[in-house]
Amino acid sequence: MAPATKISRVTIKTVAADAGVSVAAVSKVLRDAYGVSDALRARVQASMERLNYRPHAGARAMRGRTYTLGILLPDMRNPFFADILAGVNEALERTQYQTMIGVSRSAETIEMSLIDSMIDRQMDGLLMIGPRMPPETAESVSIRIPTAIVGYHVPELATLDTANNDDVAGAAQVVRHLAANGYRRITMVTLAVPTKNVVVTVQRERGYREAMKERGLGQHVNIVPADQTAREVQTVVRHLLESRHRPEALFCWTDMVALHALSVAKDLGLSVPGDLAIVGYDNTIYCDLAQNSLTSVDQSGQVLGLQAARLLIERIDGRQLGDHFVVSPRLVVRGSSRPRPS
Amino acid sequence: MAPATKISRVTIKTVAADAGVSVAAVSKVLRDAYGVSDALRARVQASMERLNYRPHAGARAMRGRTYTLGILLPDMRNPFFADILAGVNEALERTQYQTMIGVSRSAETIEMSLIDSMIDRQMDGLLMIGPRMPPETAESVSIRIPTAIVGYHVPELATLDTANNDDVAGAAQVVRHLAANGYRRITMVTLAVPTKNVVVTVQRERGYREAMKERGLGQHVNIVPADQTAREVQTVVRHLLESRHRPEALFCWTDMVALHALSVAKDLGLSVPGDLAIVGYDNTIYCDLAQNSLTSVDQSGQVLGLQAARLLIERIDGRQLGDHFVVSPRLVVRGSSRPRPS
DNA sequence: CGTTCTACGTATACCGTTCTACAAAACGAT
DNA sequence: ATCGTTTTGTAGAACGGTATACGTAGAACG
Repeated sequence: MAPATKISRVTIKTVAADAGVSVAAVSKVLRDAYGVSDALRARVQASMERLNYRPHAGARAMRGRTYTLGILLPDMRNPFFADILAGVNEALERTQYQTMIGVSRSAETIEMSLIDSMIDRQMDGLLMIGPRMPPETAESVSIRIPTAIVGYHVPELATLDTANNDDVAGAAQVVRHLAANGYRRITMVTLAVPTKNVVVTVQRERGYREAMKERGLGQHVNIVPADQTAREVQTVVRHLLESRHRPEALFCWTDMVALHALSVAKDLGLSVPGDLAIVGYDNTIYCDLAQNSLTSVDQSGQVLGLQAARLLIERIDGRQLGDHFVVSPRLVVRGSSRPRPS
Repeated sequence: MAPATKISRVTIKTVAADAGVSVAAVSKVLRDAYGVSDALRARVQASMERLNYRPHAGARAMRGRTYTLGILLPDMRNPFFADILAGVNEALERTQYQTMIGVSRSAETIEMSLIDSMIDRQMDGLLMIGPRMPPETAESVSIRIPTAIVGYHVPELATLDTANNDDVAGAAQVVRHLAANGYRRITMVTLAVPTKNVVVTVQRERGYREAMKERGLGQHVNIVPADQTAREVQTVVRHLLESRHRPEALFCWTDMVALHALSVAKDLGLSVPGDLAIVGYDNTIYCDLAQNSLTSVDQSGQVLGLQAARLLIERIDGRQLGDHFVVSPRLVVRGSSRPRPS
């Protein structure tokens, strides 16, 4: 066991004794519950200050709330998630809440075990980012614990809240932009997941497909799946770019894939956008670097994180109706999709 | 408050009743403490299985350990930290431990408040990555809670453990490599922190300085500090590259800075490595992308994370002596530092 | 002046574990 | 059979908060 701290902890009891009030009174001040006079509150707060009192989270967990929110991330490497987290932190800044992050490595089993462990730890709420689970599972989770999700399309569910960008519209903007710049054989690189309508990639695929038809490019629709791993992505893209009918443009479901695509193109001696246009999604910090100069769709991760956190706290405070926040995506044009040379 | 779950929880009591034993017996099985027969253990485990029992973390926190480790990260955007976390997860895979991640945004105040909040939550141990605090503070933290640190040089402290690469050697390798490839005016871009010997940047500065002297390039030693922000880094690098005596090579303390440097160089129409060599540190995934092709120092983040987690658990289990793991860095040469054209 | 409210405080059961102290049972050696 | 000794199991007091139920003093009212 850890080196025994024999210095007895400052508890609510110590504070009560110091302030000359009851334990219950101190607890009331802490939770700022009904029935405390300004005088009492002041006295108690002074004592807490003086003694440097800090509430014991475990003890709280026994009866009330823990003021801790669980955050579920699919992976650490995607810089987009950092934007979301920044928004979450912003929303939580003036509150008592703290966050606890778990990384699921995009595996549904890890996801579920993390959720269990968060529930064991009595998290007050759960904020999931792009989860892999089917909507039935998400719903059953949200019945056990207040839940908000970023990047998950379930507008019909009332037991949980979501914050999304309009992925269909975002993808459509990409296609229209590329079409306007003279590209016709536009291939989409997506994620290899079981086709569930709820995940963002499937929504983006829909937007891509619809916009391609709208622009009369229906015969060029081509959606290629690839796993998350660097190796797999590069293999798939390389295969595409070496094929007889090489695409004129690649629309990648997320920036990370687009960056790998840029790498493969460079390896093969293809110039971007001369021989190939590339567009990503998320508008992460890497897009703006000159060596990438990657056109991408900005979905305001920070706003999504902020809103999701706000919704989650509302939900914890008792809201029963589902709230589904949607932000409009915005195409940020950079060098990688400049007009096609005829 | 959250929607009241009226379904009463499966507790240790339920399990005890189901197995027909005492609460204490169940607790013993859980902690696998001394004095349980195989028969009893089997019976209790069967009951736990059947009832799908899960221990309540808050209740545990009241008396014993929480089986939760706090991890302190300076920021989410540096992909190097993902490697470290992967190592930590690997070490924890076969244990009961879970992790809770907090992001300090490289600010000492946030760092300290996160530490407090982890202690409030009765974390069994703390794993810090590249903390900003002075060693006295780190020591005082390690007296309050078992502590392991990655990327922090305090070999003299016995109250905490560390896992590091040899930053002096890593930086020296970079300088020797560049010198061998014909570069002489090698400038180092470092982090603007109060000069504390414990932080990795200062160690790398030392390695840089020593190797420069060793190669007879003492008069070219130039160490330029820059903040973490993208804007600041780009400004500093731009200023360097536009100066009269433009450096022939840049050694950046971390890959992120090197990537920004590549961007600025491209913006200014400088070719890498023709006009300028660039070397980073950490060998993150971005180095390998063809558009970056960035020479970098690999410090095996995964190994560091694994070792740190291992040391931390040993420490929690009672080890009193300090253990300081060191791995040798390895230079990974890529396009950005090819021999200088004469 | 008695009664009813309201505002403020307090006493205390309770949450789900851990762990110490102890009882009972089983064993071994005379 | 008797007496230690060891093994196995149990009872119950903590741990530090929360929240319910209740007491009490004034104020407001009739």
